[in-house]
Amino acid sequence: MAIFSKTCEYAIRAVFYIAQKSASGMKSGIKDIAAEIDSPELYLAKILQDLSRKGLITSTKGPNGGFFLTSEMLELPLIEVVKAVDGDALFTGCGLGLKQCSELHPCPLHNEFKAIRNDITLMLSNVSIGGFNQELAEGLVSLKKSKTD
Amino acid sequence: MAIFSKTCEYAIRAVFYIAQKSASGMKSGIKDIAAEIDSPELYLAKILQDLSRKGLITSTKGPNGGFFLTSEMLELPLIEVVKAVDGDALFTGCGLGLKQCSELHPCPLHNEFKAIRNDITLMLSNVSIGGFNQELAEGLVSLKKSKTD
DNA sequence: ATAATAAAAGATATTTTTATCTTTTATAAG
DNA sequence: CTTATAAAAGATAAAAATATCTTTTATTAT
Ligand code: FES
Ligand code: FES
Repeated sequence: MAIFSKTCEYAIRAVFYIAQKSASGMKSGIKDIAAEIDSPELYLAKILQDLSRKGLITSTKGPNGGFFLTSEMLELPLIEVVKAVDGDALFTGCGLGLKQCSELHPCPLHNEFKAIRNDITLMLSNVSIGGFNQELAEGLVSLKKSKTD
Repeated sequence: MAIFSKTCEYAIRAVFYIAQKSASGMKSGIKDIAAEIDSPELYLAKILQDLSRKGLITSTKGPNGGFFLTSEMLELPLIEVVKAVDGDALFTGCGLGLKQCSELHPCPLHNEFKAIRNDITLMLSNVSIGGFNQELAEGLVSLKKSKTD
């Protein structure tokens, strides 16, 4: 098990890609995005539709259309994307699956999980959707699933 | 998405339960365990069979039989259970789902994920399967999914 | 030996997640 | 206003995770 669902991994890689394009005023078509982040095109379309409905990304139809981010959206913390896709179990739920995480009736690992959840929450709150545009543009980091080396 | 699969949550709760019983020399029947940790009995049986094959727990058949842990098993770090059930994607995989986590071709969140993965690994390596027996015996912590309050 | 007990194993079923296919709607350009 | 483009929406399909059912094997006590 990975930390995020596959759906969420695609979503994050996609918004990072769209963000970088948006920074230079470009819109991204679903075909292009899917190819650049190595994701199934039609499935990614569904994911982006969902993010669009939730207001985390936006799009226009028709020629010269595509997905893009407003400058406000570029400033949103990445945790918004994760919450939109995977919900907030990762941030508030009990690590051992108890119905609710509770100080009164904690699981054995409650304190340990609390610390880790806190770290994850902080990290995802402190990086913004557009925060990696520079590194992406410079090719210092990658969004492609399959390695080329 | 939670941090562990449901299967893994059941596995951890079960080994904690068996551990506490084992500490006082008792074996635990699958029926008893399932009831005490609120898990589907027959599914949990499969999970425990798997842990048994992998040598993390042991059992005897027949009357007075059941699952139990040797003193060596009680000392094993909990991470062994997680690895046996969920694999090690959580500890070594790329958080954004790239084929492999790599320093040379990192994803944008590589450093951030590395720190968090490290925290999780450390935490699960530093708690032992039998490490909560006292707190469990005293009723300070709970393994029951559904709250009674 | 026989019967009762309890886990192991194998087969099947259900649910959720992931992925694809098809049709519709909105937009822009000619 | 017609055509091309591209996302939105709805329906379906495939795969994986979760859960259950049935039969078998090992052990213990009588
Ligand atoms: S009760 Fe389990 S993490 Fe809080
Ligand atoms: S490359 Fe993504 S976590 Fe290392």
